[in-house]
Amino acid sequence: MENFPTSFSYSSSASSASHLPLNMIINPHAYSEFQGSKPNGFLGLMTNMGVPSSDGNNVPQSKSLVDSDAEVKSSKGKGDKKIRKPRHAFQTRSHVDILDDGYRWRKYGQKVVKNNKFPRSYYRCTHQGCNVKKQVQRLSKDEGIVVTTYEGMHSHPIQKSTDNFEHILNQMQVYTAC
DNA sequence: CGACTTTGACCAGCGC
DNA sequence: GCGCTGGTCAAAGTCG
Repeated sequence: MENFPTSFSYSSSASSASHLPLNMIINPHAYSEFQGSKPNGFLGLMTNMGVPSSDGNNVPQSKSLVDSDAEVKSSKGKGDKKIRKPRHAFQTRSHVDILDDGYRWRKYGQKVVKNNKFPRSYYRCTHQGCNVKKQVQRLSKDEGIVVTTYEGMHSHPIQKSTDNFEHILNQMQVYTAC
């Protein structure tokens, strides 16, 4: 994992979300640790997480900003080697690893990663035809911080009502628009 | 019984 | 070429 265009989502005012069970935190330092000291991972805010709006039945297609969705891992040789979907990582300070974001996830793997005493868990969206993945990892430096990395966009509405998390996501979209 | 988790094995990319 | 590491697969187990 070196230089994925992992945009870091970010909610600057936690005030109106104070009733939420999750505390969205902003911690660039911890994030850069997770990134492996890439300083510019903070530039791109979340742009296309494919989060259904609160009415829950249409997917906003925020396509414009990140058109770097077909990310080319130009490491060696030919250039057009590996196509990777954009990833969107964000941190939450939570005691539980799994955020109930309203989608149904199936765990398909778990790995011990280097420089981290906590394993990383791999989840896939169980909705048919939707191959969104996410990784969940707890920081070893601060075990209260859970880093969730989403890959891909959901092609379907949210599957169960989680007003809280939708609230958070809606806020994120507001910040993105700024 | 279906959906989900666990976990070891496998594979590919990358650095040396 | 080799070893390390991240990501995925799939069989077995668990749970409601």
